[in-house]
Amino acid sequence: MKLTTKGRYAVMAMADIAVNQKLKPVSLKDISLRQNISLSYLEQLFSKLKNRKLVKSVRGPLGGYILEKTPKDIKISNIIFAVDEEVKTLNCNRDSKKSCQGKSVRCITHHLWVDLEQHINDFFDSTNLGDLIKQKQSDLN
Amino acid sequence: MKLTTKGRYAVMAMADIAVNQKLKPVSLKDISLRQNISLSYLEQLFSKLKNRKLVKSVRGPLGGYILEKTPKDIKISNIIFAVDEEVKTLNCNRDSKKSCQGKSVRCITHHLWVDLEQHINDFFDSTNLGDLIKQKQSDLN
DNA sequence: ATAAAGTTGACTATTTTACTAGGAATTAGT
DNA sequence: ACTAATTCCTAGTAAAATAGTCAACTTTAT
Repeated sequence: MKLTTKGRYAVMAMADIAVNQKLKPVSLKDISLRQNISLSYLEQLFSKLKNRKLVKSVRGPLGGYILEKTPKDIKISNIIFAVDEEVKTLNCNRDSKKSCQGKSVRCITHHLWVDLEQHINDFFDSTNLGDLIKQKQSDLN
Repeated sequence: MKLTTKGRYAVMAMADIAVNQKLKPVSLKDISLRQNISLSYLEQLFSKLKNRKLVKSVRGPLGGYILEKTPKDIKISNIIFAVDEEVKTLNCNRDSKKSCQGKSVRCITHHLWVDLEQHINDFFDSTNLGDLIKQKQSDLN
């Protein structure tokens, strides 16, 4: 699990759509202006979000993106995983191919990191987009 | 809070000392060989660990490092924070100097990330080096 | 037709990570 | 006093990741 601005941008953009989609799709240009994120960068992110079936695209003028599901059915973890690549599995034995036996110092710390990843995943699983925007539905910025 | 191999290496090295320090200090060379971490890289990490009063150094032949406190008094968070730099505070308003009001989409996601950092910190605060090595005190690798 | 939007792929600048190199200072053992 | 093992310190660097940019293309409402 990586935690970079990429994931933050994706969550911001999805929240922006959730707040702003009324009748029309929300264009990346609008998101770019409101959230101050590079348009081209957003395009890359939304290519992934679309692949993961989190948004649908509408081409042409008045086009843009709309959420595939209701905000409360989109977990934050879905968004993060869509744009940030897979969790790097830590090799306990970098040199050999043997699996982790849980004995060595290396494996002990490995286990610690796996535990942490689980915690982070649980955290992102426990919040959905609906919860997020409920905090302040009114302010449209 | 960054989560890289730097933090993992530091935890591994500290666990190695905790397991191997009997009478003599543990040399970085030995840690390097046992844990397969570059010696020079360890030197850099231990410079920081020493600054943060987590280890004491003994110079000269038969020298090395010893833990400043007992393993159970060294929290994992202490180690991580010693080698990984400060948490980058996320500016809600990248352009202006105004503080976060918690209203905008940006601030909403900001808040999410602050929450996450708190979770990670809690996790690392709740485990100490003693807990870690207790899992398998015998195996010295 | 035109213009607004998404689609795609290649390219790039910057930063971070993980590491290397080389030497100086310290000190135990001889 | 000498040697070797160690920590200490500074500088540099290769590879990877991040955060973009750029340009050409497709689709479609008007």
